[in-house]
Amino acid sequence: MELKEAQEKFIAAWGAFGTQWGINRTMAQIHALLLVSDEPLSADDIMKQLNVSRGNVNMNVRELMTWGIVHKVLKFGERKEFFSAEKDIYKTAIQILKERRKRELVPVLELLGGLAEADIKEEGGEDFKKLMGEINRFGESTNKMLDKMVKADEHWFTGSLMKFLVKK
Amino acid sequence: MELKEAQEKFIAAWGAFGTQWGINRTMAQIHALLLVSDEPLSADDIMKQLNVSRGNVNMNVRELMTWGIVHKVLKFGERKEFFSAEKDIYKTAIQILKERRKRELVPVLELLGGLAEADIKEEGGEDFKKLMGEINRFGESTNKMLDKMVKADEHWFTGSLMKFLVKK
DNA sequence: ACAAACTTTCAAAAAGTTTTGAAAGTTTAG
DNA sequence: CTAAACTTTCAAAACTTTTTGAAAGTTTGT
Repeated sequence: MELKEAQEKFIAAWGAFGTQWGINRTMAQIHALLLVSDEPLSADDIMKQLNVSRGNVNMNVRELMTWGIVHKVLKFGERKEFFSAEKDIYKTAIQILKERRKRELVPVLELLGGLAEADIKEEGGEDFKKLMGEINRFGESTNKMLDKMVKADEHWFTGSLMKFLVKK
Repeated sequence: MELKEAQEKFIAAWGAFGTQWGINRTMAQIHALLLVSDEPLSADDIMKQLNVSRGNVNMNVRELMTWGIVHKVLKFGERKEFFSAEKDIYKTAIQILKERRKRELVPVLELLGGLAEADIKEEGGEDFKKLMGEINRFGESTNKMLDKMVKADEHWFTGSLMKFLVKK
Protein backbone atom coordinates (compact mmCIF):
# COMPACT_ATOMS: atom_id res chain seq x y z
CA MET A 1 0.00 0.00 0.00
CA GLU A 2 1.15 3.55 -0.57
CA LEU A 3 1.68 5.79 2.41
CA LYS A 4 -0.55 8.47 0.95
CA GLU A 5 -3.36 6.00 0.40
CA ALA A 6 -3.06 4.67 3.95
CA GLN A 7 -3.10 8.17 5.37
CA GLU A 8 -6.16 9.04 3.36
CA LYS A 9 -7.94 5.96 4.63
CA PHE A 10 -7.18 6.99 8.18
CA ILE A 11 -8.30 10.60 7.62
CA ALA A 12 -11.55 9.50 6.01
CA ALA A 13 -12.29 6.99 8.78
CA TRP A 14 -11.51 9.49 11.52
CA GLY A 15 -13.87 11.96 9.86
CA ALA A 16 -16.68 9.42 9.70
CA PHE A 17 -16.06 8.31 13.27
CA GLY A 18 -16.18 11.88 14.54
CA THR A 19 -19.46 12.50 12.75
CA GLN A 20 -21.15 9.76 14.74
CA TRP A 21 -20.06 11.40 17.97
CA GLY A 22 -21.28 14.86 17.09
CA ILE A 23 -17.98 16.23 15.76
CA ASN A 24 -18.01 17.78 12.35
CA ARG A 25 -16.29 15.90 9.60
CA THR A 26 -13.79 18.54 8.58
CA MET A 27 -12.75 19.12 12.16
CA ALA A 28 -12.07 15.42 12.67
CA GLN A 29 -10.23 15.23 9.35
CA ILE A 30 -8.03 18.19 10.13
CA HIS A 31 -7.20 16.54 13.42
CA ALA A 32 -6.34 13.29 11.66
CA LEU A 33 -4.23 15.10 9.07
CA LEU A 34 -2.26 16.92 11.75
CA LEU A 35 -1.81 13.64 13.61
CA VAL A 36 -0.20 11.92 10.64
CA SER A 37 1.85 14.96 9.58
CA ASP A 38 5.29 15.05 11.02
CA GLU A 39 5.74 18.75 10.47
CA PRO A 40 3.24 21.40 11.59
CA LEU A 41 0.99 22.52 8.72
CA SER A 42 -0.21 25.95 7.65
CA ALA A 43 -3.79 26.84 6.77
CA ASP A 44 -2.79 26.64 3.10
CA ASP A 45 -1.34 23.17 3.54
CA ILE A 46 -4.56 21.96 5.14
CA MET A 47 -6.71 23.61 2.46
CA LYS A 48 -4.75 21.85 -0.26
CA GLN A 49 -4.58 18.45 1.33
CA LEU A 50 -8.21 18.22 2.41
CA ASN A 51 -9.58 20.36 -0.38
CA VAL A 52 -11.63 22.67 1.84
CA SER A 53 -11.95 26.44 2.00
CA ARG A 54 -9.85 28.85 3.98
CA GLY A 55 -12.78 29.84 6.21
CA ASN A 56 -13.55 26.26 7.02
CA VAL A 57 -9.95 25.54 7.97
CA ASN A 58 -9.75 28.63 10.12
CA MET A 59 -12.97 27.84 12.00
CA ASN A 60 -12.16 24.24 12.68
CA VAL A 61 -8.53 24.77 13.61
CA ARG A 62 -9.63 27.33 16.15
CA GLU A 63 -12.22 24.96 17.51
CA LEU A 64 -9.60 22.20 17.78
CA MET A 65 -7.46 24.63 19.73
CA THR A 66 -10.27 25.38 22.19
CA TRP A 67 -10.41 21.63 22.74
CA GLY A 68 -6.73 21.75 23.56
CA ILE A 69 -5.68 19.02 21.14
CA VAL A 70 -4.13 21.20 18.43
CA HIS A 71 -1.56 23.93 18.98
CA LYS A 72 -0.28 26.89 17.08
CA VAL A 73 3.39 26.64 16.18
CA LEU A 74 5.40 29.62 15.03
CA LYS A 75 8.40 29.12 12.82
CA PHE A 76 11.26 31.60 12.86
CA GLY A 77 11.42 33.75 9.82
CA GLU A 78 7.92 32.68 8.72
CA ARG A 79 4.95 34.92 8.95
CA LYS A 80 2.42 32.12 8.60
CA GLU A 81 0.97 30.26 11.52
CA PHE A 82 1.44 26.51 11.60
CA PHE A 83 -0.55 23.94 13.51
CA SER A 84 0.26 20.61 15.02
CA ALA A 85 -1.74 18.02 16.93
CA GLU A 86 -0.87 16.56 20.29
CA LYS A 87 0.68 13.24 19.28
CA ASP A 88 0.19 11.39 22.55
CA ILE A 89 -3.10 9.65 22.01
CA TYR A 90 -3.72 9.16 25.71
CA LYS A 91 -3.36 12.87 26.41
CA THR A 92 -5.64 13.61 23.48
CA ALA A 93 -8.35 11.29 24.74
CA ILE A 94 -8.15 12.71 28.27
CA GLN A 95 -8.36 16.21 26.90
CA ILE A 96 -11.49 15.41 24.88
CA LEU A 97 -13.06 13.69 27.90
CA LYS A 98 -12.29 16.70 30.03
CA GLU A 99 -13.85 19.16 27.63
CA ARG A 100 -16.98 17.17 26.92
CA ARG A 101 -17.48 16.57 30.62
CA LYS A 102 -17.29 20.27 31.28
CA ARG A 103 -19.33 21.42 28.30
CA GLU A 104 -22.03 18.78 28.26
CA LEU A 105 -22.23 16.57 31.32
CA VAL A 106 -21.95 19.24 34.02
CA PRO A 107 -24.84 21.40 32.69
CA VAL A 108 -27.15 18.38 32.46
CA LEU A 109 -26.28 17.36 36.00
CA GLU A 110 -27.18 20.80 37.23
CA LEU A 111 -30.58 20.59 35.60
CA LEU A 112 -31.20 17.09 36.94
CA GLY A 113 -30.17 18.14 40.43
CA GLY A 114 -32.65 20.98 40.27
CA LEU A 115 -35.48 18.79 39.06
CA ALA A 116 -34.75 16.18 41.74
CA GLU A 117 -35.20 18.88 44.40
CA ALA A 118 -38.12 20.66 42.77
CA ASP A 119 -41.23 21.43 44.74
CA ILE A 120 -43.86 19.41 42.90
CA LYS A 121 -47.04 18.66 44.77
CA GLU A 122 -49.08 16.78 42.19
CA GLU A 123 -49.77 13.07 41.97
CA GLY A 124 -46.74 11.37 40.47
CA GLY A 125 -44.38 14.17 41.45
CA GLU A 126 -42.50 11.97 43.89
CA ASP A 127 -41.88 9.28 41.28
CA PHE A 128 -40.60 11.84 38.85
CA LYS A 129 -38.27 13.36 41.42
CA LYS A 130 -37.02 9.91 42.33
CA LEU A 131 -36.18 9.18 38.68
CA MET A 132 -34.40 12.50 38.31
CA GLY A 133 -32.47 11.73 41.47
CA GLU A 134 -31.42 8.34 40.15
CA ILE A 135 -30.26 9.67 36.82
CA ASN A 136 -28.48 12.46 38.62
CA ARG A 137 -26.68 10.11 41.00
CA PHE A 138 -25.59 7.94 38.10
CA GLY A 139 -24.35 11.00 36.24
CA GLU A 140 -22.50 12.24 39.32
CA SER A 141 -20.73 8.90 39.68
CA THR A 142 -19.69 9.00 36.06
CA ASN A 143 -18.62 12.58 36.51
CA LYS A 144 -16.46 11.71 39.51
CA MET A 145 -14.95 8.77 37.71
CA LEU A 146 -14.06 10.90 34.70
CA ASP A 147 -12.63 13.53 36.96
CA LYS A 148 -10.32 10.96 38.54
CA MET A 149 -9.24 9.69 35.17
CA VAL A 150 -8.57 13.19 33.94
CA LYS A 151 -6.50 14.07 36.98
CA ALA A 152 -4.54 10.85 37.04
CA ASP A 153 -1.14 10.56 35.45
CA GLU A 154 -0.39 9.45 31.97
CA HIS A 155 0.22 5.75 32.47
CA TRP A 156 -2.56 5.20 34.91
CA PHE A 157 -5.15 4.29 32.34
CA THR A 158 -3.27 1.41 30.79
CA GLY A 159 -1.59 0.67 34.11
CA SER A 160 -3.58 0.19 37.29
CA LEU A 161 -7.06 0.69 35.86
CA MET A 162 -6.53 -1.96 33.21
CA LYS A 163 -5.07 -4.37 35.74
CA PHE A 164 -7.97 -3.79 38.05
CA LEU A 165 -10.43 -4.40 35.25
CA VAL A 166 -8.75 -7.47 33.85
CA LYS A 167 -8.19 -9.31 37.12
CA LYS A 168 -11.87 -9.13 38.05
CA MET B 1 -43.29 23.87 39.75
CA GLU B 2 -45.84 21.86 37.86
CA LEU B 3 -45.10 18.24 37.12
CA LYS B 4 -45.83 18.74 33.45
CA GLU B 5 -43.46 21.67 33.23
CA ALA B 6 -40.69 19.73 34.98
CA GLN B 7 -41.18 16.77 32.65
CA GLU B 8 -41.01 19.02 29.63
CA LYS B 9 -37.77 20.53 30.87
CA PHE B 10 -36.31 17.09 31.21
CA ILE B 11 -37.50 15.96 27.78
CA ALA B 12 -36.12 19.07 26.11
CA ALA B 13 -32.77 18.77 27.88
CA TRP B 14 -32.46 15.08 27.05
CA GLY B 15 -33.17 15.89 23.40
CA ALA B 16 -30.49 18.58 23.31
CA PHE B 17 -27.99 16.36 25.12
CA GLY B 18 -28.57 13.51 22.67
CA THR B 19 -28.03 15.82 19.72
CA GLN B 20 -24.50 16.61 20.89
CA TRP B 21 -23.69 12.93 20.98
CA GLY B 22 -24.97 12.12 17.52
CA ILE B 23 -28.46 10.96 18.54
CA ASN B 24 -31.37 12.59 16.85
CA ARG B 25 -33.49 14.91 18.91
CA THR B 26 -36.81 13.15 18.50
CA MET B 27 -35.28 9.82 19.38
CA ALA B 28 -33.83 11.20 22.58
CA GLN B 29 -37.10 12.97 23.41
CA ILE B 30 -39.17 9.84 22.88
CA HIS B 31 -36.77 8.03 25.17
CA ALA B 32 -37.12 10.74 27.81
CA LEU B 33 -40.90 10.74 27.50
CA LEU B 34 -41.08 6.99 27.96
CA LEU B 35 -38.73 7.26 30.94
CA VAL B 36 -40.98 9.68 32.78
CA SER B 37 -44.22 7.93 31.78
CA ASP B 38 -45.41 5.43 34.28
CA GLU B 39 -47.61 3.60 31.83
CA PRO B 40 -46.44 2.38 28.41
CA LEU B 41 -47.46 4.77 25.62
CA SER B 42 -48.88 4.13 22.15
CA ALA B 43 -47.66 5.77 18.96
CA ASP B 44 -50.66 8.12 19.19
CA ASP B 45 -49.77 9.11 22.73
CA ILE B 46 -46.22 9.95 21.69
CA MET B 47 -47.40 11.88 18.62
CA LYS B 48 -49.67 14.01 20.74
CA GLN B 49 -47.28 14.65 23.58
CA LEU B 50 -44.24 15.51 21.48
CA ASN B 51 -46.17 16.92 18.55
CA VAL B 52 -44.40 14.87 15.87
CA SER B 53 -45.67 12.82 12.96
CA ARG B 54 -46.64 9.17 12.96
CA GLY B 55 -43.78 8.22 10.64
CA ASN B 56 -41.26 9.93 12.84
CA VAL B 57 -42.54 8.15 15.94
CA ASN B 58 -42.50 4.80 14.20
CA MET B 59 -38.96 5.20 12.92
CA ASN B 60 -37.46 6.37 16.16
CA VAL B 61 -39.29 3.92 18.38
CA ARG B 62 -37.99 1.10 16.21
CA GLU B 63 -34.49 2.50 16.40
CA LEU B 64 -34.76 2.74 20.20
CA MET B 65 -35.79 -0.90 20.21
CA THR B 66 -32.73 -1.93 18.17
CA TRP B 67 -30.68 -0.20 20.87
CA GLY B 68 -32.46 -2.40 23.41
CA ILE B 69 -33.57 0.43 25.68
CA VAL B 70 -37.25 0.56 24.70
CA HIS B 71 -39.60 -2.39 24.55
CA LYS B 72 -42.92 -3.19 22.96
CA VAL B 73 -45.65 -3.90 25.48
CA LEU B 74 -48.91 -5.57 24.50
CA LYS B 75 -52.02 -4.91 26.54
CA PHE B 76 -54.76 -7.51 26.69
CA GLY B 77 -57.82 -6.57 24.76
CA GLU B 78 -55.97 -3.74 22.97
CA ARG B 79 -54.96 -3.91 19.39
CA LYS B 80 -52.44 -1.05 19.63
CA GLU B 81 -48.82 -1.54 20.49
CA PHE B 82 -47.46 0.27 23.51
CA PHE B 83 -43.89 1.15 24.33
CA SER B 84 -41.98 1.53 27.53
CA ALA B 85 -38.39 2.41 28.36
CA GLU B 86 -36.05 0.42 30.55
CA LYS B 87 -36.30 2.35 33.83
CA ASP B 88 -33.01 1.21 35.36
CA ILE B 89 -30.63 3.92 34.30
CA TYR B 90 -27.57 1.77 34.86
CA LYS B 91 -28.89 -0.93 32.53
CA THR B 92 -29.75 1.72 30.00
CA ALA B 93 -26.27 3.21 30.04
CA ILE B 94 -24.62 -0.20 29.75
CA GLN B 95 -26.88 -1.06 26.84
CA ILE B 96 -25.97 2.14 24.99
CA LEU B 97 -22.27 1.54 25.68
CA LYS B 98 -22.57 -1.97 24.37
CA GLU B 99 -24.24 -0.94 21.15
CA ARG B 100 -21.97 1.97 20.38
CA ARG B 101 -18.92 -0.16 21.09
CA LYS B 102 -20.15 -2.76 18.65
CA ARG B 103 -21.36 -0.40 15.95
CA GLU B 104 -18.63 2.22 16.06
CA LEU B 105 -15.54 1.33 18.02
CA VAL B 106 -15.00 -2.20 16.74
CA PRO B 107 -15.01 -1.25 13.01
CA VAL B 108 -12.51 1.56 13.61
CA LEU B 109 -10.21 -0.80 15.51
CA GLU B 110 -10.27 -3.21 12.61
CA LEU B 111 -9.19 -0.50 10.22
CA LEU B 112 -6.45 0.74 12.56
CA GLY B 113 -5.16 -2.78 13.06
CA GLY B 114 -4.93 -3.21 9.31
CA LEU B 115 -3.11 0.07 8.80
CA ALA B 116 -0.66 -0.73 11.61
CA GLU B 117 0.26 -3.95 9.81
CA ALA B 118 0.24 -2.57 6.28
CA ASP B 119 3.14 -3.11 3.96
CA ILE B 120 4.34 0.44 3.35
CA LYS B 121 7.86 0.85 2.05
CA GLU B 122 8.17 4.60 1.62
CA GLU B 123 9.98 7.09 3.80
CA GLY B 124 7.81 7.85 6.84
CA GLY B 125 5.85 4.61 6.55
CA GLU B 126 7.26 3.28 9.79
CA ASP B 127 6.26 6.37 11.73
CA PHE B 128 2.77 6.19 10.33
CA LYS B 129 2.43 2.53 11.22
CA LYS B 130 3.72 3.25 14.70
CA LEU B 131 1.06 5.93 15.19
CA MET B 132 -1.67 3.62 13.93
CA GLY B 133 -0.38 0.96 16.31
CA GLU B 134 -0.52 3.35 19.24
CA ILE B 135 -4.03 4.53 18.52
CA ASN B 136 -5.07 0.95 17.99
CA ARG B 137 -3.58 -0.21 21.29
CA PHE B 138 -5.29 2.61 23.11
CA GLY B 139 -8.57 1.74 21.42
CA GLU B 140 -8.16 -1.93 22.27
CA SER B 141 -7.60 -1.09 25.94
CA THR B 142 -10.71 1.04 25.96
CA ASN B 143 -12.58 -1.69 24.18
CA LYS B 144 -11.53 -4.28 26.76
CA MET B 145 -12.45 -1.99 29.59
CA LEU B 146 -15.89 -1.36 28.14
CA ASP B 147 -16.34 -5.05 27.57
CA LYS B 148 -15.62 -5.73 31.24
CA MET B 149 -18.04 -3.06 32.32
CA VAL B 150 -20.73 -4.37 30.04
CA LYS B 151 -20.32 -7.92 31.27
CA ALA B 152 -20.10 -7.03 34.94
CA ASP B 153 -23.11 -7.14 37.17
CA GLU B 154 -25.46 -4.34 37.86
CA HIS B 155 -23.95 -2.85 41.01
CA TRP B 156 -20.39 -3.16 39.94
CA PHE B 157 -20.13 0.25 38.41
CA THR B 158 -21.10 2.19 41.49
CA GLY B 159 -19.56 -0.52 43.69
CA SER B 160 -15.99 -1.68 43.22
CA LEU B 161 -15.05 0.55 40.32
CA MET B 162 -16.08 3.67 42.15
CA LYS B 163 -14.29 2.56 45.29
CA PHE B 164 -11.18 1.85 43.29
CA LEU B 165 -11.32 5.22 41.65
CA VAL B 166 -12.05 7.22 44.76
CA LYS B 167 -9.39 5.69 47.00
CA LYS B 168 -6.59 6.54 44.55
C1' DA C 1 -63.95 -12.38 2.67
C1' DC C 2 -64.37 -7.70 4.34
C1' DA C 3 -63.55 -3.72 6.77
C1' DA C 4 -61.68 -1.46 10.53
C1' DA C 5 -57.67 -0.62 13.20
C1' DC C 6 -53.55 -0.40 13.21
C1' DT C 7 -48.18 -0.20 11.52
C1' DT C 8 -44.76 0.65 8.00
C1' DT C 9 -42.70 2.87 4.11
C1' DC C 10 -40.68 6.41 1.51
C1' DA C 11 -40.50 10.49 -1.61
C1' DA C 12 -40.72 15.09 -0.98
C1' DA C 13 -40.35 19.11 2.17
C1' DA C 14 -38.43 21.29 6.06
C1' DA C 15 -34.98 22.05 9.22
C1' DG C 16 -30.42 22.00 10.68
C1' DT C 17 -25.50 22.03 9.82
C1' DT C 18 -21.47 22.85 7.35
C1' DT C 19 -18.90 25.11 3.83
C1' DT C 20 -17.64 28.67 0.79
C1' DG C 21 -15.39 32.80 -0.58
C1' DA C 22 -15.13 37.49 -0.81
C1' DA C 23 -14.62 41.39 2.14
C1' DA C 24 -12.88 43.20 6.35
C1' DG C 25 -9.44 43.14 9.74
C1' DT C 26 -4.71 42.59 11.49
C1' DT C 27 0.17 42.24 11.61
C1' DT C 28 4.72 42.82 9.80
C1' DA C 29 8.49 44.52 6.94
C1' DG C 30 10.46 48.08 4.72
C1' DC D 1 3.05 55.30 6.44
C1' DT D 2 2.04 51.68 2.92
C1' DA D 3 1.74 47.45 0.87
C1' DA D 4 1.97 42.73 1.20
C1' DA D 5 0.98 38.72 3.71
C1' DC D 6 -1.53 36.86 6.27
C1' DT D 7 -6.07 35.70 9.50
C1' DT D 8 -10.87 36.32 10.63
C1' DT D 9 -15.70 36.99 9.75
C1' DC D 10 -20.17 36.02 8.13
C1' DA D 11 -24.07 35.93 4.76
C1' DA D 12 -25.35 33.01 1.37
C1' DA D 13 -25.07 28.42 -0.81
C1' DA D 14 -24.49 23.59 -0.51
C1' DC D 15 -25.12 19.66 1.79
C1' DT D 16 -26.97 16.47 5.31
C1' DT D 17 -30.33 14.93 8.31
C1' DT D 18 -34.77 14.80 9.96
C1' DT D 19 -39.62 15.09 9.51
C1' DT D 20 -43.94 14.81 7.30
C1' DG D 21 -48.01 12.60 5.67
C1' DA D 22 -50.30 10.03 2.42
C1' DA D 23 -50.29 5.53 0.46
C1' DA D 24 -49.32 0.78 1.01
C1' DG D 25 -49.12 -3.06 3.92
C1' DT D 26 -50.60 -5.98 7.79
C1' DT D 27 -53.40 -7.92 11.32
C1' DT D 28 -57.63 -8.90 13.66
C1' DG D 29 -62.50 -9.51 14.56
C1' DT D 30 -66.81 -10.64 12.60
